[in-house]
Amino acid sequence: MITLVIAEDHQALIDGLKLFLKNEPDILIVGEANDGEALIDIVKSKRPTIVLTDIRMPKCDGIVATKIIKDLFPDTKVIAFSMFDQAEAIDQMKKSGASGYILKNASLQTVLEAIRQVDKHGSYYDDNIISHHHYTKETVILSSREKEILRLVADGKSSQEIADILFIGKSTVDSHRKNIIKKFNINGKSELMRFAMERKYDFL
Amino acid sequence: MITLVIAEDHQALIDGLKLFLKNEPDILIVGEANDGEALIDIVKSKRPTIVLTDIRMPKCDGIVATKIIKDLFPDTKVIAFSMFDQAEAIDQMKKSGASGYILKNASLQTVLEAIRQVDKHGSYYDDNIISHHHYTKETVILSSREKEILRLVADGKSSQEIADILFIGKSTVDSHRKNIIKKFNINGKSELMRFAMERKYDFL
DNA sequence: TTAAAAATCACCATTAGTGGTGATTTTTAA
DNA sequence: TTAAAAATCACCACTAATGGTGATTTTTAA
Repeated sequence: MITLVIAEDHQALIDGLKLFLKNEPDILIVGEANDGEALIDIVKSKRPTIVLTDIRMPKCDGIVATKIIKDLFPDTKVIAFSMFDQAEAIDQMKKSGASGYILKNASLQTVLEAIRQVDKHGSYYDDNIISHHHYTKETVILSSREKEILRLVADGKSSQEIADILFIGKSTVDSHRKNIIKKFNINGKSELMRFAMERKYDFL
Repeated sequence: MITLVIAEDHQALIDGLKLFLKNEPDILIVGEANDGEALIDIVKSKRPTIVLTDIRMPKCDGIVATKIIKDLFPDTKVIAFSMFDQAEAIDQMKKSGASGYILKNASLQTVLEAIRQVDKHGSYYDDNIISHHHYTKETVILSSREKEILRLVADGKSSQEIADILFIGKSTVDSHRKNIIKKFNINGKSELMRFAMERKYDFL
C-alpha cells in the first residue's frame, strides 16, 4: 500500500487528484497541504510512503520542504509537481533529494504512473525533462544552502525564523545572508529581501 | 443542459475537472484546449454555453481570448480560472466581458457552483475576491500621499530617500509608513516592503 | 589524502524600520 | 465657517538586519 501526501497550492488540482486516485486500491491519500510548512507538519504526523508536492508554494517552497522532509525521513520519496517550466528547478529538486519530477502538462494518468514507478523503481523523471538542459548564465554561484536561505528570505522569513526552520543558529543564517549580499554586491537595509523576491526563481 | 469548453494549460487540472463533472447530468464538456488560439477555434465550432478558461496560457492569453469570444458570441458566458490572485487581472477580465472569476485556491465543488450560478444568474465572483478587493480598494483607503510612499517603498527606497524625493522629513515618511501598516494590519519588520512589492499594482 | 569550499557559530557596532505617543499646520468637505 | 481628514514633524524605546572580523567543523573535489 502506498500512502500519499499531496502538497499543492491549487485546491482544484488536489481535488482532481483525490478523485482520480480514489479508485486505485494500492494508493491511499493520507494528507494534503496548501503550503510548505503545512506539508512538513503532515509528513511528520502521517509518515507517508510518497509525497507529491508543488514547487512554488506559500510560506516555504517545495525545494526547502523536500530537503527538510528527506532530512527527517530519508525513506520518504518525494515527487515534484511543477506548474511552471523551470528546468533549473529539476536540478535543485534532485539535490534536495526528490525521487521524481512531473511537468505541468502531465495528465493525471501520468501522475499515477509516476507514483507507482517511484514506489517500485525508486525514481521517475518526465520524458520532456531531458531535453531541457540549458544552464542559466549566472556569474554568481550560490551554494545550495545559500539558495535555500534566499528562498526563505523571499518568503518573508526573518533570520530567526529561518534558523528555526533549518535547525541552525541565527548567526549562521546571518552569515549566509551576508555572503549572499557580498556575492551580488547588494547594499542597503532590506535590499536582500527585494532582491530575493524579484529574482528567487532565477536560482531555483 | 450546460455545454462547457475548458481551456487550461495544466492537463492534470483538465483531467480532474472532466472526472468531476462527468457525474453531473446537467453539464456536458464539449471541448478542451491548452492554449488561447485552440480555445477560440473550439468555441467557434462547438458554441458552448459556458467557457471556463485559465488566464495565463500560451499563444493567446485568457483575457484576449475572452474579448474575441464575447465579440463573436455575446451570449457565451466566460468564467476565468486564475492560477494567480492578481486583482489587476480581475478588472481586465471584467472589462473583457467575463461573467465570473474563480481563484486558484477554489475547490472543484466551487468550480461546479460557479458554472451553475453563471448559467442561472449570469455571474459568479469568488468570495475571496470581493473581500480582497473590498479590503484593498474600498475598505482600506489610502491617501494620495500614502500611495505615493507605498510605491516608493516598493521600489526599495528607504525612508530617508523617500523624504529626500518628496522634500519632507524622514519622521513624516515614517509616520506615513506606520499609518499604512495600521490600515492593512501588517506586522513585522520588513513586511511593509513585501506587501508593497506584492500589491503595489493594486494601487496604481 | 589533502586542500578548498561550504557550513557552522560568536562576537562587536551601526542603522533602518517599527511601535507608541503627541502635536501642529494645511487641506478638504459638509 | 467649521469640523474632519490629511500631512507634517519630534520624541522615546526596541528589534532585526547589516557590516566587519575571526574561528571551527564538515563536506566536497582534486
